[in-house]
Amino acid sequence: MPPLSSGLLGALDPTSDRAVFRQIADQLREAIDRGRFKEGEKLPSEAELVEHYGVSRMTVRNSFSVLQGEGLVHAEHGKGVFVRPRPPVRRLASDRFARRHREQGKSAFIVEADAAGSHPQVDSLEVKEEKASQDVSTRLGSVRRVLARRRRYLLDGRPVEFATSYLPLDIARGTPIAEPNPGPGGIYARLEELGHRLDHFEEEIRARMPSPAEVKTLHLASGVPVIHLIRTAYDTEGRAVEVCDTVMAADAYVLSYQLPAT
Amino acid sequence: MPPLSSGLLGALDPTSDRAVFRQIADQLREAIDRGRFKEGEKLPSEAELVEHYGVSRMTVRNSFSVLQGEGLVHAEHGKGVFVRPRPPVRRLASDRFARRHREQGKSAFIVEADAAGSHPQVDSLEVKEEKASQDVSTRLGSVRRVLARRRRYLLDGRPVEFATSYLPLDIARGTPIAEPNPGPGGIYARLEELGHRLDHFEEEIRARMPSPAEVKTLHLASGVPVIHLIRTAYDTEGRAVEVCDTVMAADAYVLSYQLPAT
DNA sequence: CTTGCCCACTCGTCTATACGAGTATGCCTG
DNA sequence: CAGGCATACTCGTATAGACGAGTGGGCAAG
Repeated sequence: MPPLSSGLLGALDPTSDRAVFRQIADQLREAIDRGRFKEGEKLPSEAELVEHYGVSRMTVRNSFSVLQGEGLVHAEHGKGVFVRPRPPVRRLASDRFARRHREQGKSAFIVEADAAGSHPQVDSLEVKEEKASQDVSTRLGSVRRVLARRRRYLLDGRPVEFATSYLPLDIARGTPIAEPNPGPGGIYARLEELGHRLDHFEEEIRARMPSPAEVKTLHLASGVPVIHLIRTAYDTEGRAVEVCDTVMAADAYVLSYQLPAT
Repeated sequence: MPPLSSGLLGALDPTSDRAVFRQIADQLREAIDRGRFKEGEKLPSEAELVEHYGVSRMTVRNSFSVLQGEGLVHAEHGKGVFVRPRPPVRRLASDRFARRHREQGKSAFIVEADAAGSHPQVDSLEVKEEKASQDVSTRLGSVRRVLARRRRYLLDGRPVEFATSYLPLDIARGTPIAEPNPGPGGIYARLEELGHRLDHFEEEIRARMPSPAEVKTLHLASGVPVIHLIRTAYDTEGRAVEVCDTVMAADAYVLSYQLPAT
């Protein structure tokens, strides 16, 4: 094992009351922030850091786990610990549901990703009737059963979003909305054809750490939160006609909204 | 030490290839989800779990660190490990900057928190001129120096948000905006009085894990992400007159937006 | 009764060791 | 030359032990 090139990392301060593993994490974090280790680059191995700092391996691993929790690095078994590259982000503009975007045949996700030069995919298609959860029922106005449309979105092979749309059965049953592929313009175009002219949407946004199931579905690295978005679509009569529950890998998204100043 | 009451937690499956510390974490998580341990309640101590499962202490600690990373529990030195209570959330509605909300003397934050029965505070007031960062400069239209207004918001003593407003010097210098207390209705009211009638706001939203500095400022528990919001205010002439950079404790906020369907 | 100390219990940090499993490389064999 | 295997390196999991430091309760002294 070659010695760790000096200069990259400093020494420990034994007089400090800051824990050793925190000092090591601090030095690694600073080196990353300063660009001494670039995105995707490999950090020194555990053994090298044990050697360099003269500490035990568990202490070094503890440092790494701090940085992992911050989403700064990720470990790959058998290979090393790497600076986590920031993935290309998908920007969601507040006009993304404007009627003019529903003209074309493809879904908004596909069109937009193609334009950005990414390879989009949609996945895990499931359409079925089911009992409405308490929350969905409340949002849709005391509906007992709903049509649920589940799908997962991928960009360049990486899953980035998992979404479920819920619609009242009296609106969706027996229509193209209940088909796996609802046709050009998606379910919003179909809703309008069925006489439910859309008036506005309401979106609620939260951020939190993912559940184990979400980690699995979205292949999330540790230290990556999710954005949880719940959108309710209202028609011109004020009726809630759809609730869409979306969980997004937070490192892959920037949401953008316009607010009037009135 | 009394034996751990049976029934709460099961046994390990030695034939499973799932790591022991994950199995323990799974059982604790499930027990929490099922409400066997309620919010704020103390989990079994490390020693009790060591006893119950017949594993070493580091293995138990490893399990706890998994749950901490998920934001499910938090440890208190000398006391124990507790189910993290969900704090009351602050809902930000999309009309929160409507002109009618600027009539009263107090800031929107104070009024709203009072109405919700919480005790609000504003803190860390700093107002100074400084060099604009690359990003702020771009958003404000190639401005070199700006007036920066920093403040921290607390609810019932807990810091929940840290915000910095940046304004071009030619607008803000020498006006009440450059004072620590800009007066009733806040800086948006002052901007309009100065002839910059506000037209709309643009908000960009990201979620990520906090930096160590943010953990300190917002007293964040591990496993709590932050919502990073960047708002740009435009006047009726299309000029960007303010950029507000806000970092919020994600467990304390729900953002809400209305989108037109046009 | 009140004060203060001690002790038991809690989590925090660190060491040293062991074995397992995934990855990559280079050498050796066919 | 091609294929496969050995090996060295990586991180993952787990044990056992030690000491430190924060917390809270009980006991003893005043």
